[in-house]
Amino acid sequence: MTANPDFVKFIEEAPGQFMPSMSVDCVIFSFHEYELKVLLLKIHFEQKWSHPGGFIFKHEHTNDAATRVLKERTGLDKVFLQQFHVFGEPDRSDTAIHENNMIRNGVRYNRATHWILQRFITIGYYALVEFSEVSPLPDVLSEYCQWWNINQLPAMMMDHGQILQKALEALRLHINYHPVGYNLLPKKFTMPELQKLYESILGKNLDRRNFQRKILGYQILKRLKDKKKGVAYKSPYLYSFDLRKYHKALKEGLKGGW
Amino acid sequence: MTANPDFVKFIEEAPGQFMPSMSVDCVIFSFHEYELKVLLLKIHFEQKWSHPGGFIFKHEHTNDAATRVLKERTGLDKVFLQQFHVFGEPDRSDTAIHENNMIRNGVRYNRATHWILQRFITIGYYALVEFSEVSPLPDVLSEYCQWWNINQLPAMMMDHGQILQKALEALRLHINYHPVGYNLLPKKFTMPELQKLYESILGKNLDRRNFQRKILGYQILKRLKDKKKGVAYKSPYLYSFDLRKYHKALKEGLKGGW
DNA sequence: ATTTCATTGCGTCGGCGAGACACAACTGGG
DNA sequence: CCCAGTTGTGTCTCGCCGACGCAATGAAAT
Repeated sequence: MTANPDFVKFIEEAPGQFMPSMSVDCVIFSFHEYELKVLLLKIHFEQKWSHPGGFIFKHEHTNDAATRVLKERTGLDKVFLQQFHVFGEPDRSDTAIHENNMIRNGVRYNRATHWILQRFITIGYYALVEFSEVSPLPDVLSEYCQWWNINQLPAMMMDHGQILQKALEALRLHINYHPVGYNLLPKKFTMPELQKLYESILGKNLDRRNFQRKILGYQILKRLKDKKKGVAYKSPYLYSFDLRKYHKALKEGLKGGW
Repeated sequence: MTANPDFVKFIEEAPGQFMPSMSVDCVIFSFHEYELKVLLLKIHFEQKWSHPGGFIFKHEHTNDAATRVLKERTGLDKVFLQQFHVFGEPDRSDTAIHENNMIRNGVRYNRATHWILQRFITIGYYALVEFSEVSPLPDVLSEYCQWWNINQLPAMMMDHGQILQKALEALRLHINYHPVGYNLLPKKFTMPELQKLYESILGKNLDRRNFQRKILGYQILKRLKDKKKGVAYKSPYLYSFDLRKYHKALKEGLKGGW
């Protein structure tokens, strides 16, 4: 077993660089092929998956820390990010993972006092990204980085399953107040795509015709030309968001529930 | 100037007891005489007011820390508490307050490393309490503890003004999903009281008759006998919540917006 | 006792949104 | 050229919501 110099450097510098006992975790959502996806990491030597996370520099805004994690993992700069919950259970941390890592890499540590072996309180953020613009990259600690369908998830580490559920709940509550559709869909999209996105987030089916009437009623969409590229049957119109009207409408909240 | 032994004891023990760089702040709401109130503290030697706050024991759940702060400040045990936002600006802390306190009390400290002079990230909670059940008590650091009308607030410390605004926004968004009315009103209340509560939270006036129709439509209230005690003009009915139906309805969310 | 009058309880009316559903138009494949 | 599955548009009904009318109440004024 050879030591990983990146990990060794990270673990030596971290205590001086980062806030103690605090982390951020990002639930990264995207939408592709009519399915809501979430980006998960698999750590070396661990079976379970986790949300990308990171630590907070000593003089860094927590939001900036989340933005930085996202940039490192997706390559994306200007992402929609929203803080949604703090996970503060005293026993949520799994220190064995880090201890094993340090042992494998020959790092010497004091079990009782080492920075990374403390209890961590984590701030949950969710991110909305456009699937096609992302090239997921694993980080120092991780082996794979992969999109998972929201309905077919693998076993997850620690409390990361709960974190995902909370993020989904928050997303549902925010859907009328934040530009969810705009950030998850490509610039141009069809009505069925937008509908499937809503259905995935809300976890229920909607009537196609009523959905269209309601969404168009908000006056936040611009209709473009037809799309024909290899679609079976009748080709649907393409739409894009009318950003000015969209953001104006979101300030008040889109009327009506789902 | 005499030293305050409680403060000295607190500041000596704190670094070993509490999580570093992390705190909780509680925005405590109540409702009295048709007005939404907030409980604020005035610290010794400071002009500005603040929300009651505290620190997190090393093995304590963040929610329990907030509950503890609340218990100490209001004497109340079972309070509705809701985490609503994390305030993570790197420069939000005002260390001068604590430094002055230490100097006044003759506590020796290292400015660069002392636990309380670090940057603190705070988790905001709001609490809903019944006005009549509370006997506010100041804490070790504070001089006064007082209810303030939400529309006539004093100057506040650090970012505590923003914290209050965020709490109010959260309260507005949660009003159809959490037992806001139940926790802020006495067991028995009148329809005008309930309406004024909603108006205070939402920041706008509602039509008396439509409000009554809508609320009664939820089927979450039980109508009791008349009240006569020294009310001018026609005495209104008294209501109480039908807890079973109330909680059932809240799970789905009360339908319709405000 | 009677009058006063702000407040409260209950009702009406019109409009609009939401759910359920019908039907015509389109387009690629056989 | 027809078929099949999908999309665009419209209809109908019901219930909710905002705006508002009106009678009943009961402490205070006379």
